[in-house]
Amino acid sequence: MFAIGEASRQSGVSIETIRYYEREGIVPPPERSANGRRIYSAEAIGRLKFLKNCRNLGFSLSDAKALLELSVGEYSDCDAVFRMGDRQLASTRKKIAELRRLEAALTELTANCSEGNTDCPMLDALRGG
Amino acid sequence: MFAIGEASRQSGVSIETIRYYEREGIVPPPERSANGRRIYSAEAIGRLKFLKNCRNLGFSLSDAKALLELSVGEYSDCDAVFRMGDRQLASTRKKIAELRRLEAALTELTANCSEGNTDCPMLDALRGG
DNA sequence: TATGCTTCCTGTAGCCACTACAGGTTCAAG
DNA sequence: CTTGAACCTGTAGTGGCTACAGGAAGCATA
Repeated sequence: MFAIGEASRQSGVSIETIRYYEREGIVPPPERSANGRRIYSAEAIGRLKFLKNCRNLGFSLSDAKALLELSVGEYSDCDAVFRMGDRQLASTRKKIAELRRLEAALTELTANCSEGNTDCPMLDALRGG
Repeated sequence: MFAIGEASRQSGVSIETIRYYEREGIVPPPERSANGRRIYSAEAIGRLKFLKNCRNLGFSLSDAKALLELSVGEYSDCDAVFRMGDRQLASTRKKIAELRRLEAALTELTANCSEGNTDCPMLDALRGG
């Protein structure tokens, strides 16, 4: 059994965030020691790691919570997990496409800049539309 | 001179957001009609359009404000504008790189899923680390 | 025993950039 | 005169933390 600081170190989730997850009902409230401090089991730390892994993959907290529940559930519903992963993948690809659009636009706009122009082509573009 | 609804339509910035920009000091407070309603000049609408264009390129509001000030300034400081565009480009590329990492990871994780597995490989991966 | 450092506690406010009301006034059309 | 649209102010909510303030308790050293 571990104090919150140790749970944080082991899971990679910050202390404040662990307490936040508890407040939000993402993880169950842990036991408390006689003096009122939180104590975490290895299993509880495993849940924090799981959430961290989900967040690292870009899943929202509510998706991460859902995945955690699927993970803890009786039988592993691989299909449901796949669907969530697939949706996450689609949304990631959508974001990439959008960012590439921005990248292209910014590349073009900055290209003609910075040549000691009297007139700034980028500002001109921003004024347009 | 135009009412806020018309300013919104012309600029593409929502009414609530226009008021928000005013509250935050991003744009100067417009004149008011006798009955207390906001009235916008073509120039003021131009500023809103400018901000919209900046936001569409991914600039933060404070960057957008800075660009607007550079745009309104006496002489056009093309160098400063270029530096901001370049920083925005760099941060956009960083985000793309990160999202591509997520895309690759999600692709791999979902690949072995959804085959009626007893054990879910994606959940296994999420439990690891 | 006294001290100082670290860890922990609760509770609240802030970040970004909006968005969504609630509850009211004013205006324009029929 | 009524109806509905457009406007007003002010406040609260979103996501996912992060950063305090202000205090209690434990641990190591002197």
